[in-house]
Amino acid sequence: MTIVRLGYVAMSVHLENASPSQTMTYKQFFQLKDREAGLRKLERIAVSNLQNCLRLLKHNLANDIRFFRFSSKLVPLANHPELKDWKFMRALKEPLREIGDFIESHPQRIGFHPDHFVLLNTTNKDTLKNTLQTLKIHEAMLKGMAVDPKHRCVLHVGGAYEDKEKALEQFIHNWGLTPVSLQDLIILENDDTVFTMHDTLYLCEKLGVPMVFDYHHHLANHEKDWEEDWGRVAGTWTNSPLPVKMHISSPRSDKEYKAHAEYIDPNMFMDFLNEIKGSVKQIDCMIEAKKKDDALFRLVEELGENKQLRWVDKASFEIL
DNA sequence: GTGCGTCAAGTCCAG
DNA sequence: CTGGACTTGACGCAC
Repeated sequence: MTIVRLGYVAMSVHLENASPSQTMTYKQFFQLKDREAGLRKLERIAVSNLQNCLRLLKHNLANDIRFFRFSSKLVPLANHPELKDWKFMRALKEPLREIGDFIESHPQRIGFHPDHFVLLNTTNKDTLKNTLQTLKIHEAMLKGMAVDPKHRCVLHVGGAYEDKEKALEQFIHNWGLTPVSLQDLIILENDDTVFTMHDTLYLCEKLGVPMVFDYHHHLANHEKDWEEDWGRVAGTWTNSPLPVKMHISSPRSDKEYKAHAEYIDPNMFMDFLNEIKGSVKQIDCMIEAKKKDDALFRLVEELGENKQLRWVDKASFEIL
């Protein structure tokens, strides 16, 4: 028996004026005459982003959604080198606590996906430093919510740097330079251009890191089929407090195969589900589509009549 | 109100 | 070697 929960990314197209990613660019900040006033403005933006996250969590609850990825742009300029003296966590303590309280009373699996400038396999010292700094901020946010940080941040392996094998070994090297508390955050995802499921599995098994399987990326970038090694993917989760996680998206078109479509192709998703049926007790599927929660709702509608599924609630089902 | 240019990050490709 | 594309959502300015 396999239970599937559906989740979505960062923002809702149904809730109005609820962006969790409002921002101020460094250029805007830099041009302000009063730096202190600028910092207070950044804090107001960050607090508003967090308040909007809470609205999103309530929206999720109302729709039985218990799986959600926070925006990684919650705190604008949080890791900017010119703002090192900015103690933004002080202003965020209360809104983070409110989110934490809500999650505690209405459990949802939440996590982050720091953007692709976070590169753990870089050979550039500054880039690595920024990467670790960004991870540290994500850890602080999770701690501020009183959420166990373990396995809450999805990362890609990183750049190829002209030699994929070497780049994989560089990842392992840099892993040794990464504080254990930050290692604990990380789960790794196969990407659509360089590191395949098998490359990623190599690292995950070697380093004891859970792997997030991205089915769409796999279709775009693979040397081998995924089915016979699916058990290895599931195996990377055996020591995690969280269920197996994967990413679901559909190609925008044949021409723009790697780009995300607005909605999810239900047939492609069913193909996957039929293949993994019974292999794991529970799997959380992150819907990565342009239309965000609307794509989730549409998928639920389209799969609603499917005889192979038994619905547990509005956003989760059992594969029969 | 709509829409296009700008912003930010690191990589990678074209020239 | 350099400069622009890539990606994403937000935002500001022009019409």
